[in-house]
Amino acid sequence: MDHTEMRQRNAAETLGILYRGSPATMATLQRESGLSRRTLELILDDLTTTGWVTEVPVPARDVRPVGRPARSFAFRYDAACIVAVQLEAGQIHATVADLAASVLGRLRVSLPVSTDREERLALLDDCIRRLLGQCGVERSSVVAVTVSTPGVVQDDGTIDLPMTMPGWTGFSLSEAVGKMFDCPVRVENDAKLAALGEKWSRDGDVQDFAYIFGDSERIGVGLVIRNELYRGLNGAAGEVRWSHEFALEATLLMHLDDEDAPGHVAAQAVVAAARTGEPAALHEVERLAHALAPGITSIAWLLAPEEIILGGSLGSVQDLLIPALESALAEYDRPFATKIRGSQFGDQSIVTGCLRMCVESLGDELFMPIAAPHPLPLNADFGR
Amino acid sequence: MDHTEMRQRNAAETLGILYRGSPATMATLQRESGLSRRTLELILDDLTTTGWVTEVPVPARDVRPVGRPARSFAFRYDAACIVAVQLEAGQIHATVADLAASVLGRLRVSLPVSTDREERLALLDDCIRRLLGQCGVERSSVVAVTVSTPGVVQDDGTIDLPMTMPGWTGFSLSEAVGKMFDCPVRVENDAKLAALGEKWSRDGDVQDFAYIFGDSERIGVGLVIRNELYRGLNGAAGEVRWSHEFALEATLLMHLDDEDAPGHVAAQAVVAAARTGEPAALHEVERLAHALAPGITSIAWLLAPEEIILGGSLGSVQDLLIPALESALAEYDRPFATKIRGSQFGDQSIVTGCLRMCVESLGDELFMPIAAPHPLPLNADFGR
DNA sequence: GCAATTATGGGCGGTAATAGCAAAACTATT
DNA sequence: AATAGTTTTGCTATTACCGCCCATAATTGC
Repeated sequence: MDHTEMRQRNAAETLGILYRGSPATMATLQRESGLSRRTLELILDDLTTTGWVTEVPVPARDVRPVGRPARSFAFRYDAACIVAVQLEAGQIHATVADLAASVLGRLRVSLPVSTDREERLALLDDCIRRLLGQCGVERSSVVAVTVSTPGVVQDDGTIDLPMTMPGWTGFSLSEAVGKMFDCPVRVENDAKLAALGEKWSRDGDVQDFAYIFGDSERIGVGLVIRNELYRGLNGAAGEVRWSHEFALEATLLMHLDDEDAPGHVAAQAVVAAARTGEPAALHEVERLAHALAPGITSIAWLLAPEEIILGGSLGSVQDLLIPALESALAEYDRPFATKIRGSQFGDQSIVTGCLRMCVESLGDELFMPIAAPHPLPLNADFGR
Repeated sequence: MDHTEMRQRNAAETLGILYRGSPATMATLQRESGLSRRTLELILDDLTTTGWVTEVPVPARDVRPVGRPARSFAFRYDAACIVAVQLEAGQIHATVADLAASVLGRLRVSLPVSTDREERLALLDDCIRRLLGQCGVERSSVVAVTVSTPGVVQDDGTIDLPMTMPGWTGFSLSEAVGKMFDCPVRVENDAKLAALGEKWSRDGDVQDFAYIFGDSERIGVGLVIRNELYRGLNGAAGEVRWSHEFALEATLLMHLDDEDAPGHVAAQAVVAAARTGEPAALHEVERLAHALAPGITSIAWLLAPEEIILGGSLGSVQDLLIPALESALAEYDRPFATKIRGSQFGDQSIVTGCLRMCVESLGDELFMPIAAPHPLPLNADFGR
């Protein structure tokens, strides 16, 4: 390591503090970074000229402290944009956000499940064009894109998908979408992204958890280990096969969030009935709980995560499912400490996860801002 | 980060290269560390005076290169000692090694399974005293100790053990052993340490694997994720309960390595017979394989590790078990890429793991050698 | 013994960190 | 309105350490 690298790291550290926190004065930054004031001064100079940071007017507080007012520095969340795309068999859901992941606009397009690959990609391209147009965002100011898809996303970017989505298997989605943008494009499995999304709200707090994502087609597990998404060999982690215990008749409730699924209406009716305490409907919930229990138990024993989080359709019925699960698990040898709870983001999990992945993937560049190998197309005047 | 810290890191990096590799010249170190020769020179000066490194005579090579011969520097593996202790219900197995984990001496003591805690600790103390005496190692030159034990080792150091070993549950083994030494003492579950031992031979190569450790009493799994041991919440990861599928009659072969276990002789006979191709004995192996298959399948699907490694008694019969497992797994939906193989260390896995943990736990101090917060009691003249 | 080659050791310059001090900007008091 | 008190700021000085360069030392091959 030489001086330049040291400076890089200190600048990255400082920028990271500003990114994660609110506008800060030199004194605050000094406390949090441990750097000397003079060093911070120079770093902030650099960050300001490169466009990552602006000096903001001193916030008017109720009680003004004595002494010369400190300057306040803020991360420029508006310096660039990120894009999240959630692909499902029957729809495309695109979201554009700023660097703080505050949503600037969304666009949802429905399409026939049988749509072939070329057509699907054309629709995606069109969808993004319209979305960016709507929000008045230049394509060049998009600095990261993440796409969620069902199926296993292999290390080489190709997709290994058991069923659905014509032409999807063995095809490099990241390459295809990569052509639409001049920035890094990442593709990841939807359950894994949903897990990543859940991490957003609990960063650093819960280090290890398993996110169980259920939708009408299958169960997928996203594992976060040591506060990082775990992909497994060739992205295959979490593709659990509970088919033995997981009889199809128990999956009724899984069709809850998929409007195109055949059992959708029935599932909604059952859930509504169960919430009024109707015994037959409650029994249906118990069947689902019993179908999930062996798998959840084995995850808990093997990994002993801090939490097991229910998401997707399972998350939509957490109020019913969790009590049922707790009693179902009692029949097994339930591991002591692992908590079971529902997702916080509901049907936004995946999009949140995509945005999160954008930010994380920027990470090194984002927080390695000066003289980065591929500097971001950051314009100091952008967004002013 | 300031200049001092930068120097620390560079020194640590250099020392790490020397630790992992063979004696190196300045030119080699320059290539591997990326530092300038001048900087290395100063760092090696420091490392030599602190006793971590010695200049060794230029090795006589077949073809002498022209030019002034380069000085050669080597890590002083003999600068200190580490101790590994493997505790089992019926024995204590202590090993003392140098910093390269080359064994200097071993001592194995048998004791009745019913021995109570105080007596057991007294025997351990005595065992270590004798071992160090045998090898002529001063207690003060021991810089790290790792103890393996059955049962879950919780984050606070206390042990949560379902059965065996009187007085073991809820008691802080690390504190008790800590009193015997003036250096950090770590305690860890035996299956986890065996996994760590396996990592020794394949460092950096295989990042993620599950180590399935079977002995006469139970099955434990040690998970290595991102090249690091994964402990789970309160150390509870890997305490799988395969009791449902894992009928007791299938565990015959598990008594293979435990001389005190009732089925030990019978198990050896069965294995010998199976190796001659005797059908009834082979059938016994197949029963074990079928008992293991569901659990292994679920690990493979959930984690998709690069390898699943069979250790303990399972490793002792790998020649028989792996073919049987492969065909048993074929009946399930066997995940593609995860390799299944036997342990390389046999009954030395746990001790190897303990030594490994010693070195890793030294890690930060070991490779942060100058002005470490708790400097190691390193004597530059020691071992000369 | 001499040229060629390679390693060593120390001086020099540059970068970036810390430390310290006087000036600036603001509040509170008289 | 002037002044005292407080806190931030701008700047210079000092220090640590990395990289570069060049003279010198040690060895081989002719």
